[in-house]
Amino acid sequence: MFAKVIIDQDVKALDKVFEYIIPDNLNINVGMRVYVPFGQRILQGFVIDINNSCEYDENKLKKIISKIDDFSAIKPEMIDLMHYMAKKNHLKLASILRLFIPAEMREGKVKELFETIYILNDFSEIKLSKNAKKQYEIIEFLKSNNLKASSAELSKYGYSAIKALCEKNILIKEKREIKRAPFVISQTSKKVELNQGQKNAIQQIKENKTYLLHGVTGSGKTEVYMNLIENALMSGKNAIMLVPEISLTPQIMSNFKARFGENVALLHSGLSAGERFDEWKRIFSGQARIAIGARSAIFAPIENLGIIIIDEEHEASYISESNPRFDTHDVAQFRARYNKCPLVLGSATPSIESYEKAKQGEYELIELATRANGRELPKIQIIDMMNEIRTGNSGIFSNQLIADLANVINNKKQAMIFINRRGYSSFMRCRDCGYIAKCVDCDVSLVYHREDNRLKCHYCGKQYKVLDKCPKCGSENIKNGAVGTEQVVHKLAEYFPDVKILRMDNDTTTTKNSHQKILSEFKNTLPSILVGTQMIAKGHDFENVVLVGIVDADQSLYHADYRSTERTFQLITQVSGRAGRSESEGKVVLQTYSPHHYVYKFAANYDYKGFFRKEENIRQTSQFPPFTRILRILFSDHEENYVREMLKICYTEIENLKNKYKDDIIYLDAMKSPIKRIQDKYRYQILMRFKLNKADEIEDEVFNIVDKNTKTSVFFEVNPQNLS
DNA sequence: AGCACGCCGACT
DNA sequence: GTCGGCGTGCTC
Repeated sequence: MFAKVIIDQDVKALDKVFEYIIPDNLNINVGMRVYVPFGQRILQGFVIDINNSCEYDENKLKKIISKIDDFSAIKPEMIDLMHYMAKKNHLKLASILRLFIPAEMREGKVKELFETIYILNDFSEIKLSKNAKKQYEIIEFLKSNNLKASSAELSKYGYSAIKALCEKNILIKEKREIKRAPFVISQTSKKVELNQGQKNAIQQIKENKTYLLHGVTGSGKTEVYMNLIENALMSGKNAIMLVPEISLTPQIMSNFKARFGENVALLHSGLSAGERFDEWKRIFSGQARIAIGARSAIFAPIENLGIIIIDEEHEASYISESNPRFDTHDVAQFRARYNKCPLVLGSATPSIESYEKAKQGEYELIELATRANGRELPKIQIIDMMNEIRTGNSGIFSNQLIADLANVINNKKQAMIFINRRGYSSFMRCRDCGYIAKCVDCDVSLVYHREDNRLKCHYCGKQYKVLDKCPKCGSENIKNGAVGTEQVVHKLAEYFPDVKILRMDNDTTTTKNSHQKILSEFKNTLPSILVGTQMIAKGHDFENVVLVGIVDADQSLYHADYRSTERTFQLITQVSGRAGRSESEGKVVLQTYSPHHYVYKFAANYDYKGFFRKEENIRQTSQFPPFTRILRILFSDHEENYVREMLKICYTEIENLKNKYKDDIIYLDAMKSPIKRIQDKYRYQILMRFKLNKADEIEDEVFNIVDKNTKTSVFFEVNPQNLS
């Protein structure tokens, strides 16, 4: 017998099927991980097929050495899924298979937990050959870099040189662990009576179709999910529910634990490597029948699915923006089809893409139009900040917001202030010569963090000392600019010195525990104000919050991105949903410098359909998704010249496609990526936009062109979320 | 990725 | 000649 094996290496050159002989004494099945001889080495691989004949020259075949596990870690459905994803997203087979099993199963290759670093040893007595130019370069680099560097940083010098230095003991190879904080959940439970809308929805969702559940904030979608899952379990089937990482709050998790007990496996980023592996094993063995988690939980090894749910389906986090890049919706749809079960996409503000599909009849639309508690949605008041300036108020807060805040505080209630940014300000700029502090490696503006008085790169995390003098012109007039959470907290404290003001953003919540701590402190303090970013926009029910202030609604509007209006609408709706969750009536104060933009009118009236119609119309006339498809091809490498060369060759050939698809290719251009360098790799990209009817065809041609002309891998993104 | 192979310049 | 550095091609 012969096995088709995928070598477990995420390299383009090895991205193909290799064949091996299965020795008679080994009982090998499809989906098993095996050790195979590969060149001079022994590597891990996945058996993805078994046949009694082979395609490669039989005389050259080697034998499988042994199996790694005595079970098939990859189930048949997942092998089909692998082929589907490889074709759909043009991904390497091994990189897809790695998504399907916990990193712990691939010892030593746990990318999230370990990184290889090289340390420069004391080498005074060893002489290097004069022509070892590269090796000298490496040593120089290490000297200027605290005597150590990651393998990624050194890779540009070539493997041979690194290896030579290691052999001479000048370089020492070391594995460094990146620690994760564990996370404990507490359990609470509450019983809820369903309303008619919820009952209807549950009744309706039963076929092998995609349902778009459009329910206003607070309409009780979670209850619907729970009932659907319960029904699936009762008919002997299993379930997957996806939520955005950000709403994997202790509350939600403990609700599900309380309802379904040991049947639930929770997969979230707060788990330690070991905990994650344990949960995976519980799912794999069938002990846990419900997998709940963020994006990656869609790959949970659950068989016999009865329902798949994607909550907050419009969330950008469902589209993977690092490699391998894929859209969770596609994967979910594949698995639902394979298991012949319903797929439910839930949201208060569905993505334009999904709503359009519902409109076209591809999805079935179900609406929950009323809040479960029967209360009105909070009133949204739009404040024209230009007018504030005209009347002499040039501060961050409008007079209305301050007045409302004072009112809230007098009544011993709570308010949330939402801001669309993190840190104190976005950048440091010289007022005299215009110099902006940037990261040496990533070429992005550094962000000033007041707490530790440092400049940080948000891409690579590198920290820099604050500048007191402009490095370019020497001026001391170097300051930071725009508004951030810290600044808002600072200013608020001036207005309300006796009030507890809490801050929640990426910087104050580096561990899950801090997240929880801030929220419970907020909950237990009256009156209080919570200032935060996207993070406070969803998931939390605080009954005493009666006011929500949106300080800079425009921030997300002026992004060079076709989805920015949509995102602004979603953000406003979600943030507004935080106000007046129970007894008291809520209010939202929305500050904007462009009060006449249509997004505010629709958002203030909670008119999703009106917004959809307007936005749909704009997308259609301007030829943007969902009426066209955008393809981004990202080339990156340490060698800038090599990237440019690759890009040029590919671009010329892609340009020729225009002859064949004259009317179908709407846009095609090549450029530097907006962030020109990340982790010392230069990034160039080709952007193209084409019509839907020929999209798959054009995409295939582009894939072929790029494959043919490049040695290292290039990344493709469909309808990218952002172009950094 | 990481190994062998082979070309090339430098040095006893 | 011979040694080590470093680019290239191949791995069932």
